[in-house]
Amino acid sequence: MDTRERLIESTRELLWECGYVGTSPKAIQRRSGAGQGSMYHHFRGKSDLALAAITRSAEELRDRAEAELGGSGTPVQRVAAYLRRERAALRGCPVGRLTQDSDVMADPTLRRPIEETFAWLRDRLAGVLAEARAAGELATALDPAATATALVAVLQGAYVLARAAGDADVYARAVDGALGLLAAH
Amino acid sequence: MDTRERLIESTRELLWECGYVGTSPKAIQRRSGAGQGSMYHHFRGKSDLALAAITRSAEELRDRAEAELGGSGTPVQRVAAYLRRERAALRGCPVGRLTQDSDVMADPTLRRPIEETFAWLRDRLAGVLAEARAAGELATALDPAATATALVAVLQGAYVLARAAGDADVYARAVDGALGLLAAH
DNA sequence: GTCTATAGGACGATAGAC
DNA sequence: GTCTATCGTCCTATAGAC
Repeated sequence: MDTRERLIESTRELLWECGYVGTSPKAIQRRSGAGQGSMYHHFRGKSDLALAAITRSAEELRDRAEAELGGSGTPVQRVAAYLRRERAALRGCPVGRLTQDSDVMADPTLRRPIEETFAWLRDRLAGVLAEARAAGELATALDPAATATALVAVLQGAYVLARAAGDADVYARAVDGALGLLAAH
Repeated sequence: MDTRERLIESTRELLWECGYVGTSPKAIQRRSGAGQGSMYHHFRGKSDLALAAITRSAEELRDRAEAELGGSGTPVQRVAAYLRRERAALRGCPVGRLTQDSDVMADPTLRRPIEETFAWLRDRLAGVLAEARAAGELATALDPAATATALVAVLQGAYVLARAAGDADVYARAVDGALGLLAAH
């Protein structure tokens, strides 16, 4: 892994752990093993580096979601597989976390990949739920778009509750609750 | 409103907008109109002031939730009233937001009010759902505790999605989806 | 109770040698 | 491409006058 790559990966980790405000160029240099000059040679500054890191994290989230939502099984099975997939509950969502960072949200460039990722995810999940409804797996009374938004919200909120409780099991419990609600429809 | 009070209220606003790392004593002084010496006279430092602010925000969240969950109507009506209550969707949850702040979560003193608040909320909501089930308003197959956790997660996640989209309607849509799932049970 | 002065360090970035 | 030196600013906190 070359220097540029190490800088991006270190920034991804730090943004995940500390957020944008809490991540300093010095900390990035320390973790990546790159020097001051090296960092500013490869990137224009903190926000430029953050953009590269955020873009990659967003792509990764989409790829992983697509692996399950576009996988095999009935529509409801694929939704369940996506919801149940193991996640680092206590670390939080590397993309959703940035949503709470006003410096990120105030910058249209940094914000775009986050906005696009969740728009895509809600829409993709709504599509699978529409499939489920068409196949008779899901009540016709349920609106796919609203249901999809609620399910994505459960995942994002589950991170919050797990961190608040200091207990990863809370994440699983929220998912159980969501699947329970989905089950009888 | 005296100086001490203005300091606490200003800190509450800033923690809400900028998080703990993003909130500086200087910014608190600017917003409250209190001087340097004044702030350090009333509080030992940043974390001491943050504790007062967080404790108050946590109490407020509990009081507001209790107003609806312990209000009038059938259990399911009370849950719906709680979920549908108007919130500042784009500002995020003043308590849940702090969950993403590693400095806050690393400090047991600052963390306790957050942990207790969500533990109480999940439990309180589970109680109302148990009432609903006993009254035949809700399917016996649904576990009150898991369902309550999922519903609280929907609210917390709805803030994330609304901020990501830059659109408060997304919050309402997540709530609609959750109530839709709850309806047919 | 509130003020100003000051501390020692970290922040984000730039300059210029090698 | 990477290094060290340096900049000006802000950070959190303390000291001591009023």
